[in-house]
Amino acid sequence: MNNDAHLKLENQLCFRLYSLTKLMNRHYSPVLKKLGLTYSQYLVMLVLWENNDTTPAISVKQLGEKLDLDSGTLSPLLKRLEKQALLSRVRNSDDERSVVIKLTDSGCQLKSQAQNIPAQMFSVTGLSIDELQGLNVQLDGLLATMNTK
Amino acid sequence: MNNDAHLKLENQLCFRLYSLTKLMNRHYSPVLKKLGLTYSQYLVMLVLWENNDTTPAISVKQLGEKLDLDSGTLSPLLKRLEKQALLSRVRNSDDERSVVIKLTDSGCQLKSQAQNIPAQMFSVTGLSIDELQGLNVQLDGLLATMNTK
DNA sequence: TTAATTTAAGTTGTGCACAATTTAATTTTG
DNA sequence: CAAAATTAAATTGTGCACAACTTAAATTAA
Repeated sequence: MNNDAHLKLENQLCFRLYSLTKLMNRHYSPVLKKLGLTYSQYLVMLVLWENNDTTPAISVKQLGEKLDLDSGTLSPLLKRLEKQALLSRVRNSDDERSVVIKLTDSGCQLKSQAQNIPAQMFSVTGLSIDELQGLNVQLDGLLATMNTK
Repeated sequence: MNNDAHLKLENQLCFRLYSLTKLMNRHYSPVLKKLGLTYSQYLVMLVLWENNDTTPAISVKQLGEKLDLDSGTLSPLLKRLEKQALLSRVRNSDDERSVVIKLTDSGCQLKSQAQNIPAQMFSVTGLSIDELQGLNVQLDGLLATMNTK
């Protein structure tokens, strides 16, 4: 491939990732709209649902580490979820710098409405279980490499 | 896997795509900043550079089809690139609904500064050529499937 | 050939994502 | 201990991405 070929859109992995992420979002949007959530808000709820049994309180900082997002993104997003009464935001009395996020009852209850979303989205991919897992492994490798460079 | 496992972040392909796209963007940003471009602006320039020899004029509509973006995204983006004198926006006299985008001389010249970006980004992935091509094929399949459902 | 429909851009408003900065609290260090 | 450094959130500003809508031009159909 010459230099010009590298600059062509069709040869670029990153454009595929970019397009696929947008497409993924378009499939999620109508489904999540029924729960009143955006995709990013859904990710926050996934973390909270996942930890609710063992660790029902999590700081904004910890949430940011799990989702790779900073307070500039999370602060307004969490305020919107608080306004929807899905979670509470309270300063940690042990360390007033930190804000503790907890699910409310209705935030907990929303989980049942989300149970079938992963299966629904999986069917949209048209992949087999093996193909999905193979892709997950490859993308994990890529994430690991790109996170350390 | 039970229902709860499906709702875990670590099991979700979409979260990997989402994280990887953000990570990709973070690697591009400092490189593209030297050219005064964002990633989306870079994509527009790629299309214009690619077509400049054969088709030096392209409509906003055609650009949107290539990049899968609508006028709501492209109109302001193209105005910013016009303000940077990288391209011109002129109404098509044959069809006044359409706006024709053309590279300016400095827009053409910027191409040389972008020549080494693909190789630079490829090295960040840590992939072999074969691995890259394999991944491209898989993502193309996924894009095709998800575009028709 | 006028009226109805379609099309192309642009505009407005919402919600990320992130850089850069600010504020306040905590920790470290001289 | 007090000053300096670090840390956690929040704020401000920019630029997407997209839904919903508007405007103006072109096409189609009555």
